[in-house]
Amino acid sequence: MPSDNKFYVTTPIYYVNRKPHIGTSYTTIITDIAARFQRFQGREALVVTGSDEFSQNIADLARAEGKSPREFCDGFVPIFKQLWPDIDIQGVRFVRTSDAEHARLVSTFWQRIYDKGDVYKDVYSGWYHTSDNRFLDEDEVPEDPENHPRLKYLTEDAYFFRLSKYQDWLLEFHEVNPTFVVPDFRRNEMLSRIKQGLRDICISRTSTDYGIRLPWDKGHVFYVWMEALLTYVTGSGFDIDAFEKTFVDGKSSETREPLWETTRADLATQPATNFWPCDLHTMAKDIPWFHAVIWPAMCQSYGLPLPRQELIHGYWNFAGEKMSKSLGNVVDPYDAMKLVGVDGLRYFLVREVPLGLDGNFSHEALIDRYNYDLANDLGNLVHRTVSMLHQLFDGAVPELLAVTEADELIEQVRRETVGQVLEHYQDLRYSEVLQAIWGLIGAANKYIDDKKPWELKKKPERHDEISTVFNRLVNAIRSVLLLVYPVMPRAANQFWQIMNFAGCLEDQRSIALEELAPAGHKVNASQPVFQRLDTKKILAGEESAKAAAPPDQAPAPVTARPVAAEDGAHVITFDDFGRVQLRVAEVLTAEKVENTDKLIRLTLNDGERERQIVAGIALHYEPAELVGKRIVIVANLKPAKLRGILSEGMLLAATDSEGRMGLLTPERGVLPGARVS
RNA sequence: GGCUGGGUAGCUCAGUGGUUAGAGCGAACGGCUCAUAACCGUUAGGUCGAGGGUUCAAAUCCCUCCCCAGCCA
Repeated sequence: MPSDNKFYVTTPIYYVNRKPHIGTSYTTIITDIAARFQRFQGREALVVTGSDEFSQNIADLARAEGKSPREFCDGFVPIFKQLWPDIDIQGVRFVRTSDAEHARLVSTFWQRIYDKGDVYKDVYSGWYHTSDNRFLDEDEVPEDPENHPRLKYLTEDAYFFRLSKYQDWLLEFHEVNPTFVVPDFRRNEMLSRIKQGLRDICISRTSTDYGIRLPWDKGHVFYVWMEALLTYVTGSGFDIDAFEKTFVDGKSSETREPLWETTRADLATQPATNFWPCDLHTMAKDIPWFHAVIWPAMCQSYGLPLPRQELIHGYWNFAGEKMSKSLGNVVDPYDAMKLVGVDGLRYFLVREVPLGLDGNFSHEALIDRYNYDLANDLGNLVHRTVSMLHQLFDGAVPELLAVTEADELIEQVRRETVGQVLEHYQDLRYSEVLQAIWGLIGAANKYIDDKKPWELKKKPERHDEISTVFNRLVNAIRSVLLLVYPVMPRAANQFWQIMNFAGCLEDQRSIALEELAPAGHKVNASQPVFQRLDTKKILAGEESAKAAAPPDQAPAPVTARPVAAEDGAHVITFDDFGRVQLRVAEVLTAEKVENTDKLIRLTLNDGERERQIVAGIALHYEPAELVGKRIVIVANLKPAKLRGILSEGMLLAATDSEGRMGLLTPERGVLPGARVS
């Protein structure tokens, strides 16, 4: 619970080496819902997100494109920034770890920890993974690390943070703040790891000069996590210089003891624009260790007021399988929005998954949710109500006249739903928020069916009774819209306008849940907000789109993509795999096929004979650079003619979602003809 | 290997000692017609992972085993 009229929530900072996917959208949507709910509660809410740019991976990718890392990231940052308005994220601030302001804050922060004695210099040695940019733990080292292409044994001077010193403090912190990590099972995992004992952690690198330099030793740069976490402070409006001035004998005069009791209100020298300490960090389940253990210890060591809560959510799978670039089944949020719109996407993501668990994305589930819950239940409720209001009451909300038991009941359901929903919002149980709201929607639909208001035309004597029904209905809908707004701001506002309620939902506060629409209030004409979709047509369309052959009929490359996953056919047996003969072949000659953009004719030594393959890779490779390469081919593919040229097999290449392609080659020397298995 | 959580209707899950074990989706049937072929209702469907124990009473507590997942070594 925020201690004042502000609320501050963060997403993790994202890796900007590829386009944002559905998981990125999910995390960010959750933060937006939290922020909108808090604004509804009368608070000023800030969402901070950003980009994590100091990784070796980024430096490597940038170099490959002949750019500086900052320039490389400049290519992706706008794509992320554009996504936020497209998925209706409001009031968001974007921090880049490469921003100068961030580096200054990092220096100030760590300098104090260093001066305090919580950082010491030692020697770090171990197997270093050059593309993951990290040292492996002992158990991760393979049997023959010296033969691994990306492992190097490094011994380097490094600085360490005394994390072990904070073990007892962390246990106490989590005990006194039992909801710091939600859901519970993630908290328990963290606790059990802390109890197993904490080792000091290495915070610096000398193996790269890409990063933020340690202020006391410019020969070292910070290990990314050690500075990345501080973006939460950089983006918060916190004035660290002002805060530094409040330190007396190593402790700020503005903080309380214990430190976690410090609130924004205590920070007297902070500007009015400051949002630190953070109310909620959101993240996926891969990074709670850094957030729930290392981060609080860093704050405690420095003397920075501690964040209040962390929400750990799960991953999104696709049709039961892990989403990954190599499977080619990563869902692009824009594809989902093409089908069901931004509100449909937001609704689906939030409704489908209970707090903290993994979700399963499929187009069928997405469309079903949209049709059943949004179009049928909610959309149709508003539409039929408004339609009858016009037919029976000239579009004006009638008065409460004859109040029966059923009329009392629907009002009681409305009140109870309001209470439950507010509580679920507070507990971050957004799936339950929606279930509760849909309970009210269902009750309203049933109420209509029970009361049969259309009979009024034939039975004028029921006028008073049916007046009451519509008064109740309008107010039930009003509450539904107020409650559902944080999840579906755009659609809720559209309904709000149809109902002709004053202003827009952005300006409503929770007190509005107690105010009822007055009799005589005129509603506007109805129009469908959620158009029903034809599930069969859409899914069939997808299949045919998938089945459509690549335009050029190029035999290669093979792009890994999910095999149609209807009936378990995506699992193959070892024997199935054995039917494909994969073999290493050496490229003898290569030349472009005339009058084509993509095709290259290759002659290969496959270990037995010379064979000819035509491959559609000319956009990615120059013929000259192919000669001498050892590549992988499918040796028993039925030969085919392309542009009149015989192609005896195909070569293997991988293509990622950004369209980059790489040929598969054996990672150490093997002779042409070698079988791949 | 250690720790934690879970195995409940065709699917996704809720249900921690007490009447005939629930919801949504899916299926069958029926009702209604205001409405976006929407809405409402009824029915079918479960040896609540297996076995044993405690209890007047167990999906729920205890023990053993099998399987799955998460975190860690």
